[in-house]
Amino acid sequence: MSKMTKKERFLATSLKLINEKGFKATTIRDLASSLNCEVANIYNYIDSKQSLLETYLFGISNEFHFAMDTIIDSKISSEEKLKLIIRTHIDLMVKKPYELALLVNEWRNLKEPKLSTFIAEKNTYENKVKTVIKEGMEQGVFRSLDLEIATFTFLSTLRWLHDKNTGYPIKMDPLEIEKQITQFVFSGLCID
Amino acid sequence: MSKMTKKERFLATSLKLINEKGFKATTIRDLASSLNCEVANIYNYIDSKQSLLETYLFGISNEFHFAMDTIIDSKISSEEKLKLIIRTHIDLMVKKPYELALLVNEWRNLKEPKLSTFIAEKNTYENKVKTVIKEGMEQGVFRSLDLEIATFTFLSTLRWLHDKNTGYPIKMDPLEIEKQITQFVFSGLCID
DNA sequence: GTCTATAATTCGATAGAC
DNA sequence: GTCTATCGAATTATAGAC
Repeated sequence: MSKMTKKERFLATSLKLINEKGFKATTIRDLASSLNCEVANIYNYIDSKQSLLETYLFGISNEFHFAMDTIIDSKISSEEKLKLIIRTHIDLMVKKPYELALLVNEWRNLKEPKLSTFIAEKNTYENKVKTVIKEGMEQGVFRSLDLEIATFTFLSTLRWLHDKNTGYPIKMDPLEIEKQITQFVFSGLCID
Repeated sequence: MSKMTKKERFLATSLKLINEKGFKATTIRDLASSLNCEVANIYNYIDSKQSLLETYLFGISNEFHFAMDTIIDSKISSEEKLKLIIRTHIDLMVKKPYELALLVNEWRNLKEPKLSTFIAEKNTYENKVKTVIKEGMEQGVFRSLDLEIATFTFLSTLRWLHDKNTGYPIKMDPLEIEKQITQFVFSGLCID
């Protein structure tokens, strides 16, 4: 924390507070209070409360897309691609738990036209996952489930992570989580 | 819609609007506007905006607990219990999609002491699911995964439903969703 | 039950001195 | 960059006439 610039310190503190209270419920006065400064000073770091949310959300969204594009372009099997997608989500949860929680919980508070842009990015991401699963089904590696349902169900298996692991230190061992979720997704709960 | 009392009509309209905009972002003026009435009239139906949220959330929470208790007490296998839990979630999604979405997205906006009560109910529910999975593991029916991770991952597989199916008519066939999710949860994605 | 009017508070954001 | 002070708008909620 010591080598942070003031702006970085502000961004980190705000991110945590917004996660605890929610974006709408967190006021500029709340931010100032938790930083022990005056309301007016907040505007040294940001243009508006809205732009703060945009910075967080598009930042973490870009990280997901960057990782996903690397996975999609690599010459590995569909099964390996899906494993890497799981790993990416867990990595990002470890490195940026608050941003990840914000990504899931607060994107609805974006305003147009940023909201439409975000939703488009979100859909693009889901479609990339869908493509991986579709490939796997066509190759006979994955079970032939309904593609939409399988994709959303798969993505959901990764969506509790931020909720139960927000904050430092991460409560569960990332490698163990990865192993367990991979097993759940690939083989299911039942033995037979 | 025609046989609704005015209060029922108000509750249904408000529920939909709160889901679209978010609880904090939905103002009493928004509610009045969508009902073509004045702000003051809203308070014929409710005591406060906060109590409105409480009514919705504890109502749907109770329905989940009621269904869950019936399942837990029944003399069926762990596998059948888990199947019924899946079915219950899908049933409630079909019957009360907006309440279900609210349950996931807006419970953070409760205030103390209601917030603590809600969180306790939420934890109790998760623990009931956990017990079912634990039973199945002990009986050798379910794979021996980490109990916490398995429970949260399982519950998450049911958590995209409200997101992709909010509103009427339900876009996907409930029986098909049930079949597909059950297969995903029990057998996983991979063929082998 | 419905309306007009308004109270009381809180919000995001800014002006201007230092 | 930091402060004091404040603006203008929006918010929940109520009073009181009809």
